[in-house]
Parts: sequence; structure tokens; C-alpha cells
Amino acid sequence: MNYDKLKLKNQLCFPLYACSKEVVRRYKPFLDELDLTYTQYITMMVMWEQKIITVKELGKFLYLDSGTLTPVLMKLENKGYIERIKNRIDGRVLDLKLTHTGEELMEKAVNIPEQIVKCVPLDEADANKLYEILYHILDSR
Amino acid sequence: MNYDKLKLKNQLCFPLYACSKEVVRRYKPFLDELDLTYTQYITMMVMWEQKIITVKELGKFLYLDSGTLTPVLMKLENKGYIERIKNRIDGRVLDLKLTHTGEELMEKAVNIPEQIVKCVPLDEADANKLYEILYHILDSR
DNA sequence: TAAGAATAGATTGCACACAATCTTTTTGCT
DNA sequence: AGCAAAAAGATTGTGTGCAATCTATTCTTA
Repeated sequence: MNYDKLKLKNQLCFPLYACSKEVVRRYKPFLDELDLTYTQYITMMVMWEQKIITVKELGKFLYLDSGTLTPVLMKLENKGYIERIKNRIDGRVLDLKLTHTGEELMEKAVNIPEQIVKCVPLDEADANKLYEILYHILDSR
Repeated sequence: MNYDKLKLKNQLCFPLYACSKEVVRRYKPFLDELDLTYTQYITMMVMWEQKIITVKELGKFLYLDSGTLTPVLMKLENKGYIERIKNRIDGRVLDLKLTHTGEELMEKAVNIPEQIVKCVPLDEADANKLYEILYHILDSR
């Protein structure tokens, strides 16, 4: 029996998993300046774009469920970046609303993407290819 | 000011992070049959290959530190797949030794890689390219 | 060779992820 | 209208990740 397929070096999932963590680590110094975790940061990215959104919709953007999001959203509310407002039409729904403070935070975050690009060695072709492959996998759910 | 770079769809890190979790999710049904988590699985992959290894060396393979590994290794020891043995020459070092039971587990795991391939839609060229890009980033530490 | 530095792992504390379950509210059906 | 099913979030419990710190041991070097 050949066990080569079980070797770590022959896996595709493993470098994906390791690389994901590695890139998140490289965000940390920049996010520390804003006192945001990575999960809080990507949540704020959606908030900056949507202004108002339900937890459900947010979860679709981030591929996360309420079990993960609820505590994250409570922290962001405590920091004053969002408000959590029960929807009046449908009582099951929680609307998330970007606050003025949350909007201001965007100004401080606006330089992060380009700083990350400097920390991750990828030419544009590879970046595009990577993007394409990753979304191809994600879209196959 | 242009805020496009802060949009989620324009990030490369985010699909990497989401895709990593998605692929790990696709492992779950197969790993559940072996009663292994993904972290325990990749740890066992190293053990199956190395038979004996220190925690330090294992951590280099997996890009994980003792804070993460210690509890994982204790669980694998409880399940009988590895032994944790203090090194006699250097008392600081902990050797991990694959047990017979651990070796047997490999037989049950041997089909997992090919089953995952079926669950992740990637042709060989893209798989190779993805592999190359990911290790390029990982190696830039 | 004795003390300080370095190293290997363990521990602690915090923040996710995610499955499973629970609560509240709304929908759909008859 | 009345009730079962479905939906949206919250809660609970387990298992990572990882920074910071602690302990035990070994190395270094004055």
C-alpha cells in the first residue's frame, strides 16, 4: 500500500489552512493599532459598505453563523462602532447599523489593504489567479 | 477619498480565510468517522510519517506552537495514538512516539485524501498553481 | 564553575469557529 | 383562527490559535 497521499507535503488543504493563518497574523500589527481582531475587521468591512444589514445577511457575506457573530457584534457594539436594533417589522431579525464612530474608524483603516500587499509577496497575476481559484472553491458550496 | 480597497470583494486575505475554513468543513464528515478533528488529523499525518518527533519539530511542520499543541497531543495520547515521553538526554524536550494503535489508524485514513479531492472542484493545473502560490507565501516568513 | 541567558514545553487568558440546542417570532396550512 | 413548521438569533459546550507568562532544564561565558 502506498501512503504518499497521506503525507503533509502532498496535501493542498494544509498549505491553505497554514497560509490563511499566516496572512491573518500579518494583519495583526495593523489591526492592533485599531484595537480590532481580524474577525472584527472583516465585520466592519461589511458594515462600512452596507451601513445597515441584518445578522443573517452579514453571516452570508462572511460565511459565519450567529454562534460566532453574536459575541463579535456585542463587542463591536460595546466599542460604539455599531448598533444592534431589533427589527420592528420582523421581531426575529436584528438589524446592525453603522454608527458615526464606526464610520470614523474607516478613515483609520483605509491604509491597511495596501500595507498588507507589501507584506505578502505576490505579483498581480498570481494574486488574480489565487483570487479566482479561491472563489471557485467557495462558490461550489 | 476612494474606499474601494476596503471592500470585502477586493480582499485576497478574506477568500483565503473563508476557503480554508470551507475545505476543513468538507473534511469533517470523513474525520468524524475516525473521531479526529482537523488539527488532530494533520498532527497524525506528521506522526505517521515521522514515527518519532519532538514537540518543537512537530510545531515547525504544522506552524503551531506548544500553546496549541499541548492540549491536542494530550488528547491524542488519551486516544492511544501517540506516547509523550520525556527525552532522557535533554530534559526540556518531549518526544512524541507513534503507537501501534496510531499506526493502525493510518489504514482507516488512507482513503481520505482522494475523497477530499472529489469534494473540491479543482483541475490539476489549478491545484498545482494554488499549491505553488500558497507555499510561496508561507516560505516568505 | 556559578550565574545569567536561552530553550522547550506547559499554563493561562482571550477570541474565535462551529455544532447542537433553545427561545422568540413569523409563516403556512387547513 | 389555530397550530405545526420554519426562521432568526442567542446560548452552550468543545476545540483550537495564539500571545504572554511560567517552570524546568541546559547552555554560555565571564
